[in-house]
This record gives sequence, structure tokens and C-alpha cells, in this order.
Amino acid sequence: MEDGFDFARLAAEIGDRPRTASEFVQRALRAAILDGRIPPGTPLRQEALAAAFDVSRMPVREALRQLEAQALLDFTPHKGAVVAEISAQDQADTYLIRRALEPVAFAQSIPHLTRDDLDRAEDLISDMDREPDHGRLGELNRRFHMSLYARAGSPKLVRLVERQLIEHDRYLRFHLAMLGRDRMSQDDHIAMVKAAAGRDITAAISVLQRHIDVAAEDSARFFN
Amino acid sequence: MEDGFDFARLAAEIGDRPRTASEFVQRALRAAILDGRIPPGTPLRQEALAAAFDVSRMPVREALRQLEAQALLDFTPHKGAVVAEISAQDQADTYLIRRALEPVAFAQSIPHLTRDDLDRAEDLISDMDREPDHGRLGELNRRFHMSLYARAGSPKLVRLVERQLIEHDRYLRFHLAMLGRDRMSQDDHIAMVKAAAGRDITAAISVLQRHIDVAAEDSARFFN
DNA sequence: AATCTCAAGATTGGATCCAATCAACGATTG
DNA sequence: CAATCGTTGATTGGATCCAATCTTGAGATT
Repeated sequence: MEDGFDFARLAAEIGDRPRTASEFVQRALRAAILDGRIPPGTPLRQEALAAAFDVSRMPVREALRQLEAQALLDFTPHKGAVVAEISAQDQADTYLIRRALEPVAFAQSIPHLTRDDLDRAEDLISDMDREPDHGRLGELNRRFHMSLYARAGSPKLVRLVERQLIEHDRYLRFHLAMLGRDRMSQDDHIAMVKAAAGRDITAAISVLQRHIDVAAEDSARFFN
Repeated sequence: MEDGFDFARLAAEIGDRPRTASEFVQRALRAAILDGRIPPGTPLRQEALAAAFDVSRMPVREALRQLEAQALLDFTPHKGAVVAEISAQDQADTYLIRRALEPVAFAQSIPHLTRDDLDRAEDLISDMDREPDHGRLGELNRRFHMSLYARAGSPKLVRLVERQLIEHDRYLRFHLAMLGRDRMSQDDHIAMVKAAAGRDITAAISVLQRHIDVAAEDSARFFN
């Protein structure tokens, strides 16, 4: 294992082993790529992965194909898979897409949010305050945002937004490392829930847009 | 082959056979799903596909995995792949996403469009007028739009837009069948190029938005 | 010294075989 | 007669083996 990364440890960290080995490998790799444990540019050797996960090369190959379709890997025929690079441009694009899509989802969702949805969102804000592990903050942040968009009634749009938030996780790491969690703008999160509870779409959207814009600016300043 | 679909003919239709069998199968299936030759809900049996394409089941499996990640198939462990359903809701979502993303890409692109880009766009408009095959119209329409967004300088955004346009092809079929090509709004296409040539971003965006809105309304009325 | 050639090793792509799971159907039992 | 439980065939998931391709490095050639 001269890759410089300990794949074997990774295998143990997935709690509930899914029904298929392929999915197991896919999840473990995806999580490790998203939170930066496997750095961009790392070549992924099928044999090494198979040994680390204690499966044959076939489920590994299927997992790699799926991750490629999710733009987390670059695949070249007969050469293999490499963890996709991250870049300031890619990060900026992610914010651009979020800025275009999330307000639409939020606006559609607000009228249909239930008291339960809003409570859950507030719980997630508290969870974020308490969570010590930076790696898990990305997931909590994502679930917070998604809880506000859940009632948008546009499943495809919501799935796409979730996908962007997941890809955003690759950059959130840097954001947190450089700015600290006090800059995660929990104030914005609170304001968003409040506006949503009051069914004030205009106010909610405006907070969300500013939230994304500020994050984009912060990140752009510190990335590279 | 009691599936009711002749996969064997499909195999012959891919001109330049790609380097890997997996990619070959993937392209053929994707094209057939997008233009409706394989209807939604069709179960895709690995063995049948392998026989039709004259390869083993393994490249078929890899192709299916990729198509699943592209949301063209629904995959259930130990049950297999089924062509993803289309629906009025899904179509509406596609327009919603396009409506949010394409104006951003267009606005960013306009200042950097070259004379060549604009000429190419105009050529594609003429091509659409001349193309007799409805199936190929989708590709031409997509290439027209993409030629206008090409200089946006946000590769990730542009890729995402292209993906939406590809998925839109699944519905364009119905659009054309019911409304005929005269309703493809070539006037809008011409107006978009003209506004882009004059670097009039406001006008260009407004035409594009109306273009998408009208298409969405037409489609919503006739689908189902 | 630089470049080209080509052979050996490494790595991926594909084929075949076996195991695990699911669906359908009939037998058994209350 | 309805419901449940095996059993069997069909289908997918996974392992192993072979073929094709790429990479690397030593040696020859200029």
C-alpha cells in the first residue's frame, strides 16, 4: 500500500454494511473523497482497493464507474481512475449553481413546510453548534438546508440541489479550517427558519442569497 | 428476446465503436432511452443485452451502473435495472432547472462570444430547419443552446446545463409530435443570437426566459 | 548525450463460472 | 378455503482467470 493512504482503515468505518459489496465500496470511497481523506489526484488502483475492502476487483470497478458518473473521479480507459481535482473555479461554479437553484427550491417549499419540518431544522442548528467533528458538520449543514427545501414538490430539483451540497462538502473543509465555525453563519440559518416560519418568502430568499454569496466570497478569498 | 424491443438492431447503429465495450453499450443504451426507443419501465436484462451487443455481461453491468448514476435507470439490488419513468412532474422540474441555470450561463457567456460562435449558432438554426428526422432535432437544438453558453467560463455550470438539455430530449419527442416543428420557436433562437451579437444581455436573457417558459407551458398542456 | 525501439512488468478490460437472492407456484396445514 | 412454507427456475452479485493495453526501463542507434 504505497499509495500513501490507508484504505484498510476506511473499510471498517462504514457502520451498516449495505446489501451489496459494490455499494459498500462506493459509499466508503465517496465519503473519503468528499472529506478530503483521499486527496485529489490520487490514483485508485483496483487491486489495492479490492484487497483493502476484502472483495474482488469487480465490485470495486462498479463503484468506480458510479463515482465517475458523479464527477468525483476522472476515468481514462486502460489507465484507471484518479480522484477529481478541486479548484477555485470549480468551487466558484458550485456556489453559482447553488445560488441559482436553492432560492427556487426554498421559495417553492416555504408554503408547505410543517411545524415538524421547522423544528427539525432548528434541531439541526443546535446539532451543528454541538458537533465537535468538522467532517460531520458538512452533513449536518446539508441536512439543515435540505430540510428547508424538502417540501418544494420538485423532486428532481431537490435531488440536484442535494447533489450540489454534497459536492460543496469537498470545499467546506477548507472553509472551516481557515475561518472557524463562527463564520458558518448560524445567524443566517436562524433567520432563514424564522422567515420560513412566518411564510415570508421574500425575506427568506434574501437571507439565503446573502448566505450563499458571503460563503462564496469567503471561500474565494482563501482557496488556492 | 420477448422484451418487445429489438436490442440487436440497436447495436449496429453506433458508428464509431468506442475503445471499450462498456462505453459502446453505454452510448447505445443512452441514445435509445433518450429518444424513447426503449420505453420507460422496460426492465433491462443483463443477459439479453449481452447477447444483443455480443459482449459478456460485465461491460453491460458497468454501463448500467453509469446510466443509473445519470438517473436514466432505476436500479434495485438483486432485481435489476428498469428504464426510469418520465412524468409531467419530472418534465416540469427539468424546465424549472433550465429556467434557473441557463440565463446565468448565457449572461456570463455573451461578453466573450466570438463571431465564430455566433456564426455556428446561426448555422445550427438553419440545420434545424432542414433536418427531417425528429430524433436528431434534439441534438441540434442542444448544440445550438450550448454554443451560446460555451464561453460562460464556468465549466461545471455548463456541463450541468448540457446534462439538463440531454434529459430534456426525452420530452422533446412529445413536444414535436404534438406541436410540430413550427412551434420550436425558431424566432426565439434567431432573436437570442441577434441580442447576443449586440451584447445586449438584458434582451438576450429575457428572450431566453420566455423561450423556456413557453416551451414549459406547451409541454405541460400536452403531456400525460 | 539524446532519442528511438522493444521487451517485460503492471494494470485495466472482458469472459466465464459459481454463489446469493428473488419470484412464482404448488403443497401442506390450520 | 385461505394462508404459509418450501422448492425450483430465473436473474443478479461476486470471484477468478485470461486478454488487451499501457508504462517503464534497458539497450541500440544517430
